Amino acid sequence: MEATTPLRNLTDHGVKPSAQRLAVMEYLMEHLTHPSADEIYCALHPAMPTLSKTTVYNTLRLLTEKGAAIQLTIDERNVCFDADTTPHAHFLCTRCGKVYDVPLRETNLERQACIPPGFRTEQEAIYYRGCCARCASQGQADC
Amino acid sequence: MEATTPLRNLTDHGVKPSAQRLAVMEYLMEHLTHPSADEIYCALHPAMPTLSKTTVYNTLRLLTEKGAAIQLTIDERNVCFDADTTPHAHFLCTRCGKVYDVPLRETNLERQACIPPGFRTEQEAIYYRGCCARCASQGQADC
DNA sequence: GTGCTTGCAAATCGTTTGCAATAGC
DNA sequence: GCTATTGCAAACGATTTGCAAGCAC
Repeated sequence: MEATTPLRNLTDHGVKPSAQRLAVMEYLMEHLTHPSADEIYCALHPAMPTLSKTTVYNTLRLLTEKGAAIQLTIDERNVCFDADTTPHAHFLCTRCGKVYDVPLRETNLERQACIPPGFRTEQEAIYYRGCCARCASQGQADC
Repeated sequence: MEATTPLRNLTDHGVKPSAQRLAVMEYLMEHLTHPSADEIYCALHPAMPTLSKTTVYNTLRLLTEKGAAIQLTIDERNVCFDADTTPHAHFLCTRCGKVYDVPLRETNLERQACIPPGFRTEQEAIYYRGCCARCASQGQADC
């Protein structure tokens, strides 16, 4: 299901490839850690010194619009991105800030809620917040 | 279930009342439209000219921490707030920007996903995005 | 060469912070 | 009087915008 390349992932979603777009997509596909635009920029910039943050933002918006990535608003501080567009939930650890993928029992999210007639759903998301296993085991006071 | 007063809603959640806190809580309880901090400030400021935006932010953070309100990160532009803390989902219309409440079929959200062992969930949210009935019926090109 | 893409710098805007003034017990 | 709360102004930081230069077909 994930046996595709950055290039194919772009073209299959109708995104014209460029060196910058390939780099962003490749980073997203290799780092399923839900990076923010800034993280992606900082990671790619050393190897691609002419890359600008604007281009990273432009590319991420384009990928989201074309369905090649999804944008997560789970962290109120900044939007982050995920190249895995299959249905799954996300868990934000409020101690370490990491976002974890969580499998769903039922992949038809719309069935969870009573969406009123006439409403057309285009995206859906399930977000959890709490303390992850690693942070909990390190037994902080507040954990 | 909603037959309480702003004052009681504060004290029941361990929040010491003040004129400003009461005003914010009252606004939230009377306007279940998921306002942002700025909307609340702009709405209250005319009648309470000394109210500062800082206090609105402080109060909203306090209410959220104490469980007297929930904060929604459905709109990536700004956080918004809801005094209805009972389990329900939210639908953001991407045309008009309105956030709608959506009842859930199953109120135990945690059962929807396979949270790994050791993870402790503190908050959960289901967000939908799309086009609401009103915007859809106004038949815009992109709708 | 026409149109899309990139990148820099500046602007924008939601939110937070530092700190002094104020209010409530 | 002591502590918590408020409010102003400034800082901050993520994201967007304007626009000129570059690239591709």
